[in-house]
Amino acid sequence: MEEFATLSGISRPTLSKYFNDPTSVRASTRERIEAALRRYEYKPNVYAINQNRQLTRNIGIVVPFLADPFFAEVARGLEPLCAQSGFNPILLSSHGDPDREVENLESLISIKPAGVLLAPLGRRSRKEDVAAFCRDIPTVLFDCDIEGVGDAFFGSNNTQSVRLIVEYLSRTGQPPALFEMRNAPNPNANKRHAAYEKAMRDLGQEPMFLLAEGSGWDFEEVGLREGRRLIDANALPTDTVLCSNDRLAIGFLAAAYEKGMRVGIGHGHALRVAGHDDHPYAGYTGPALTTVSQDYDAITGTSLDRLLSIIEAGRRPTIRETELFDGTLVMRRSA
Amino acid sequence: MEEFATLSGISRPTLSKYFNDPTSVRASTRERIEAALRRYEYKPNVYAINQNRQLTRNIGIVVPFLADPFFAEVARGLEPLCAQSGFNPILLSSHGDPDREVENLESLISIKPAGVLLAPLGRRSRKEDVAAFCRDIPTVLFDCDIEGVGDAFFGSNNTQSVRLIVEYLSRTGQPPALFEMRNAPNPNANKRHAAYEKAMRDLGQEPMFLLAEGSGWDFEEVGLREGRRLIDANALPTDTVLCSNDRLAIGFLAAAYEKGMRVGIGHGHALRVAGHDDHPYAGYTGPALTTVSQDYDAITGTSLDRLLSIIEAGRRPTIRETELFDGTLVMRRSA
DNA sequence: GATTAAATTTGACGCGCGTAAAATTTTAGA
DNA sequence: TCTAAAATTTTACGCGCGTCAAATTTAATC
Repeated sequence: MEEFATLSGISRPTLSKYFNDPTSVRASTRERIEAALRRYEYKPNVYAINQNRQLTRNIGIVVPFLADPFFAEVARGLEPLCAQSGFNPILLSSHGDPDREVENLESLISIKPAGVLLAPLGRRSRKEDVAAFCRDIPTVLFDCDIEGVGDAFFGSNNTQSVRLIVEYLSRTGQPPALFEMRNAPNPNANKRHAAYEKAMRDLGQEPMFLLAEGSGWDFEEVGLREGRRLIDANALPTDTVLCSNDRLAIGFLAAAYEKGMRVGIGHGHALRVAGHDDHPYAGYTGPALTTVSQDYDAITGTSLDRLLSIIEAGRRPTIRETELFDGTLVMRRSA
Repeated sequence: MEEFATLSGISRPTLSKYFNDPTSVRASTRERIEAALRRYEYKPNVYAINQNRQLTRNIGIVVPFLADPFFAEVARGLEPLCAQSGFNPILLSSHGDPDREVENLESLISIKPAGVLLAPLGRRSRKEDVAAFCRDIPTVLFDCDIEGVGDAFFGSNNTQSVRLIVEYLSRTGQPPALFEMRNAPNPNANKRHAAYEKAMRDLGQEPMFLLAEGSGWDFEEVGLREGRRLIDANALPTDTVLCSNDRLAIGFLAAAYEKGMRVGIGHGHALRVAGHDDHPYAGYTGPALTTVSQDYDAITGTSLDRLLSIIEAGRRPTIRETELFDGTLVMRRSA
């Protein structure tokens, strides 16, 4: 940098200022720097920069399960947004493992991120460790809340979205039974359970639960296996099944197909199946899956905006902001 | 670190050595350091460490499309392997964009990785830029080759795997037509095209190609749209369709379902559909997809081993190693 | 053209650690 | 117990940059 400074005829501290924030130097100087930059192709050393900066421009993005296309899409949306704001996104996946989640957070600590966007594992998260991290680093939770942890939370309004699909299903046919895991790893499952129960009772219906055994994040496998079991046992109390999430639904649809049960609406169909989330693959199932989409652009966008505002403010907020975004009905062929 | 050195009664250079490689210090000293570590919870500063090290312990993992569960699984497998070897994996996705791919490589340069595992976009890659990167940084390509670029390449034996499924399909029914994109973004598509053609001719059959229009990595969408078109136009020259990859097959199956064509083997089925890759969702389609699995554990494992050996050797290999791993037939219900 | 504020330069220190060379201690082998 | 080899300590320098204070230059205002 010293060398580049003499070559370009700019003083080193000014260069340093430029790299920290190009707009902080006079326009004419910036021009000169950028011209020199094109000639000599100098690049600042990331490690030396961050060693002395109190605040790096790294933003950690931690998702529970990257192999889930859903979170892959989330990450894909978040990365360019970070970059546009001049931050460097660092994507980490917990792969469904609470220990890995804590490891991810710890490895983030060592790179001193300006802030972190965290979609926690949820119910299985090591809450104490996560909370400790959030006390040290500005963190915005999204997708799944851990109460009181982090500076803000943005997620889906499960109450609204589940009610939406329950009412749709009830209006167009038999009321739905809820197909869910007995011990779901994701906490949204709890909220959806409660929302379903409430929505059904408000409609004057008795809730019906189809409990799937299994653990882990292999939802499709659980949906397939337990779907087979339920169909074989003739255990469906109604011809309409609402799956707690689309991945379970994908498995359940596979089971129904295998068992020769025609899924869909109208004559000649034995079963209606709906999901929740509008998974990237929901449009390619047989039949295409009716579901509720989450407003993920809003959730991720708001989460990042909030995090950036906290970072810019330079101090942690006193009140923990929370907002839930409504879902939208996506009517396809399965229900 | 100075402070921690005096507190623990160990000299700073020895500590430095320990953090560089715990086995490089005497066992008794290591014990003392680790005991002190538990008492004072000191953590070295990542940036200061890497500033002066000629060789960081970062390994870049660049995949073409993380939203594809296939590469998500690859990444999931690779990460712990890196960590076990004492390296720090840094996962980047090119999101199907050649410019993004080059950006990823450039951002890797700035963190001076010890080596990089690169699954290139392939045909659309900016080959010059990628090649320039590979000259600077030890790089092992996998999944998709760019000739002469990188220190090694490990991938699938498309010739073998396509022949395998073509022969299987031909033996059990009508010979397959190949459903592929006219301008596929992934170069394995070319190899599969050639392999299909050769396999068919060797069987004394005329190759049949079903060309799908479209660009980008939305394979399911392309498969669905073009599948609809082909079925509507009655353009299938045989009752057996081999899709160039599973994601196309997933879309094609959705189209077949929509059009009421029963897919599967045996009586009452109008169509057989097979794929290639054994995609994570291949077991959950309706019907479950018959396909060829790639030996990804071998590919990723070998790639990492080779990269680590290059890093350890401290110099680039003179000959470019290449190995192709055979695929395995996965017989499910669709063909 | 004078005044003032803003931007830049100069000079200097320090961040937390890697790393090298020489001196010292510990360990292993006979 | 002695000796050579290995490990550790001491001492010291430097990495590439952030950052500060004071001096200087530039630009904007009147």
